[in-house]
Amino acid sequence: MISDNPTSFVDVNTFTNHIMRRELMLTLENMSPKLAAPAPAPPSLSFGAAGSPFDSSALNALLPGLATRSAFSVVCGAGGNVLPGVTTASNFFDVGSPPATISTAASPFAPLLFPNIGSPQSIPPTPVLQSTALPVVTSSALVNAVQALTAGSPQAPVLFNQLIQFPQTDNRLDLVGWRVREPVDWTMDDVVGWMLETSKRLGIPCEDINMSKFATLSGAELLKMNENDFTDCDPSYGKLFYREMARFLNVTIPEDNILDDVLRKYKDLEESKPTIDTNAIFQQQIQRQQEMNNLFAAQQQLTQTLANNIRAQSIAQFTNNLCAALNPTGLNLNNLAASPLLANTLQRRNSISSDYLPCFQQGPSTSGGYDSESEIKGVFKNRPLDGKIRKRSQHAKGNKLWEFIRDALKDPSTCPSVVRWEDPNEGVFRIVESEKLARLWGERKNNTKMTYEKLSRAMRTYYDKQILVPVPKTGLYPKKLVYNLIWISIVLAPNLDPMILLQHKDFAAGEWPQTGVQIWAKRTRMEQWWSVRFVLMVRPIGWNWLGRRRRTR
DNA sequence: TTGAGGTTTCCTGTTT
DNA sequence: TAAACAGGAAACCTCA
Repeated sequence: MISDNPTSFVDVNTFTNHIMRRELMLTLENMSPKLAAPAPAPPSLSFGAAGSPFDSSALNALLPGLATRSAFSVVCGAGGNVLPGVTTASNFFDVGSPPATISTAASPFAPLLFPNIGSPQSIPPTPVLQSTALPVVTSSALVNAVQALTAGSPQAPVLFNQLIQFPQTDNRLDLVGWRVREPVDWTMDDVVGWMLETSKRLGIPCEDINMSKFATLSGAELLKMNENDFTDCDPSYGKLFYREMARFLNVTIPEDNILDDVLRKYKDLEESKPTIDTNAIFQQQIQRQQEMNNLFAAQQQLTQTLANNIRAQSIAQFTNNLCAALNPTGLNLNNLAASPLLANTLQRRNSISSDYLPCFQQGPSTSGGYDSESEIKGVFKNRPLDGKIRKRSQHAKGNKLWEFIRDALKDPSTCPSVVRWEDPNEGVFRIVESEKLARLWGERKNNTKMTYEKLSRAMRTYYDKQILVPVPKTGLYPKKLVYNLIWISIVLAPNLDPMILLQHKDFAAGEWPQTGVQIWAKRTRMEQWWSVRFVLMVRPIGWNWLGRRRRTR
């Protein structure tokens, strides 16, 4: 079984030690012959004095090569916090803390990680990096996001308000709207949402999908595409997505055992990696890359054969019919027989009844595995055979204590009557009715014996994890029952504008697990000011966010 | 089956 | 004096 569901808040030590380090090791091992050559003296970049506004231009200079970067981290603000386990100045910059200078001279690895500073031309992309084939994050948007979240920026309070309070704006990215819309009506967001959900359901690592090619398509454009077009967009999984779309639309497509073999072999390779030996992992990746190349060649051949033998006639007509169908003045369903995806969806659209939308919203579907609605609604799974009613999962999504508190702070029925913000910009909140909050928490966990004493004990376990911190009863907040919720996890999807994603309702919860790039933000309230830490990294294939190799069975 | 994560429960002692 | 706070220890439950 492949586990891809990360904890929303990742421990920084685990994160750094296990993932970034391993990623660096894999990269550097592969680059070792190049390291023997004398590296040119890299320049130093100044990011300004402690407490000064963040100078995005220097960061911007680092970002254009992000697509092939193996690891990149920036610490903004002050405080001088150093990520444990990261010892070279090359992959860790402490911005705003003395000495307020970034120097790549401290490590020979720096030119590899930051070729824009070093000598990019002399270092070709490694097979490891090629195999990950990461999409590009818009650097200007990323810089804007970083800048906006940085102390000293006038945008910071506004943005943090959005993150914490989740205002009902129309600009939020809707990743579940595809469930209740006809595919022909899907927006680009819907397409992305469907792909993310599908990849999650199939256990495909999201970062392996060439999302950028699909992320700019509307549903109508997607339906216009044939199998080859899907494959062109993503040679690895395009065909699979085409079939998933066909399945979603209840369109029958000839079975293709070779594709199953491709996927099976891919998963076998993915799951057969060694657990400890880094070098062996690297060799496995190289081997896997070769195997995948062979498999993809076979897949391409198959696709071509199918196109020639089965769809030669229908492809052209499919496109023509679709173009006609998309023309609002010339829709003719009778001509769509050769356009399986579109014909089906248009017929479905044509026959939408008053109870059609609810059929998407109710319980498991029987028509193709799109049953995660029940998961989203938190339906209990794995009810025991012995008939005993067990407590609700402590690990169910949205069922963690901090999520409960966060939700309570968002819910007008509990905020401000039960909990209320003291300072949303700083994440400081106050429990107004402790026993009522405990009762609500108990209801959420099916635990009638919950008390505030127990609830507060659970909250104190967050101190170590830096999710909550106690607020001193002197100074700004002399009252009791005041806590500081200090962690915000922000996930960026490939090729999507971070500024849009930052407004997404799920981001403060970090509930978007399968993305290739992650911005991970920690706000730490310190004496009189706070710092923001961003760690931007690329997850190595075969590893989850916690630095564990994916489980195999 | 096992270990990890996230509580839950109980407890003692301290502070407000 | 009650309520809140702090934290140790062990049990519990679920997931991977």
